[in-house]
Amino acid sequence: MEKERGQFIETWGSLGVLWGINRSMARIHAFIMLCEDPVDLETVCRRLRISRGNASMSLKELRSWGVIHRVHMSGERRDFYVAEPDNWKMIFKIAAQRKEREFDPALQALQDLLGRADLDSSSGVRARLGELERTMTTFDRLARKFLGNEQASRIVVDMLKKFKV
Amino acid sequence: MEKERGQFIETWGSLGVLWGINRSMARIHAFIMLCEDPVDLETVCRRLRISRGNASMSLKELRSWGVIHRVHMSGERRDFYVAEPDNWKMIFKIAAQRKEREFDPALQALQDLLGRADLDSSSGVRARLGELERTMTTFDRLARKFLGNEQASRIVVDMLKKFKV
DNA sequence: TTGATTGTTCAGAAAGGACTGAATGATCAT
DNA sequence: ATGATCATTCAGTCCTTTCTGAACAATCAA
Repeated sequence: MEKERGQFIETWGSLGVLWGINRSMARIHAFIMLCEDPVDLETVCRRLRISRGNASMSLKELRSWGVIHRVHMSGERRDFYVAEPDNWKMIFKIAAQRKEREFDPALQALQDLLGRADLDSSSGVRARLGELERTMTTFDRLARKFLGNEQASRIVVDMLKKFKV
Repeated sequence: MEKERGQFIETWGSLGVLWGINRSMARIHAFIMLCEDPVDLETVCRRLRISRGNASMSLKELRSWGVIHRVHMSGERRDFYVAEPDNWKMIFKIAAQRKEREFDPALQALQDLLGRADLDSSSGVRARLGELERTMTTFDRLARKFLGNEQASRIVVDMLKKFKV
């Protein structure tokens, strides 16, 4: 493994912890990003020195984030994987996933709480929570507008123009 | 502690884990959000049943995120805390902090790596990393444009209009 | 100075997540 | 059907993070 490839993989792995994904997932993602050709599970295990179990789970998870894709090679029984080639799509997919996993449950929980009939509706607490719910709902609509868009890179170009970044 | 207050605190606490902040911090944040008057460390410990050490650290951390503020009450030696009252400001502050803690180090590491003279510059790896660096830099500029703005709620209103959300 | 009050730090205990490797499942060729 | 190949699952182990509580620091009143 050449030097820069290894350095990038370990760096990305350490950063993955900050990103809320674990080290293995981040290292595998980095490795696949840098491969010209599709890679199989066995290769991931051997090159990154991780167990088959871990690699299998991590690949599944990376796929659910939409940052890698499974491809079939003709004449091969094994599964092969490639990274999402469009960087903008990748960033948007990560953002969309994180919103879905982190923000949406919070909004949902808040709405459930406010929807209950059994709560003391005279309380100032309820007013404060209602206010928070409204703000979060608006944020949600705004986020959907951007993240739901398939043409990730085009929308960015639009924004760059509109806001003169 | 009335029912809805308690439920909200525990819900927010569980969600905090998803958000990458820990349960104590999230519970304390929820508690302070729902208090009409400034609260002191002792009250936090007693009402939420957590240790002084934990409360002290968590309050410090919440303050560094900018989602609570320290206030001084006349004639009181103790420190008191209030939540950021503007929900939009709160959301923007969280987003800005997370970008700073999670995205910026990744971009920095990538730039450091590419800046090193000792790397094999003929490699396709370098080209792929360069491409990624350009995309992330653009994203960075775009994010700064929004998150750096003090008038969080106004910018949201602008966007709602422009994008007809 | 002494004691009272309040805030911070940190070593160790407790809790929570990640990783391994063996067992199991699935699919294919013969 | 059998063996070969590859993927997945999960119980147990290992490692990291969080939390506690006691020690320490800082500040004030008397």
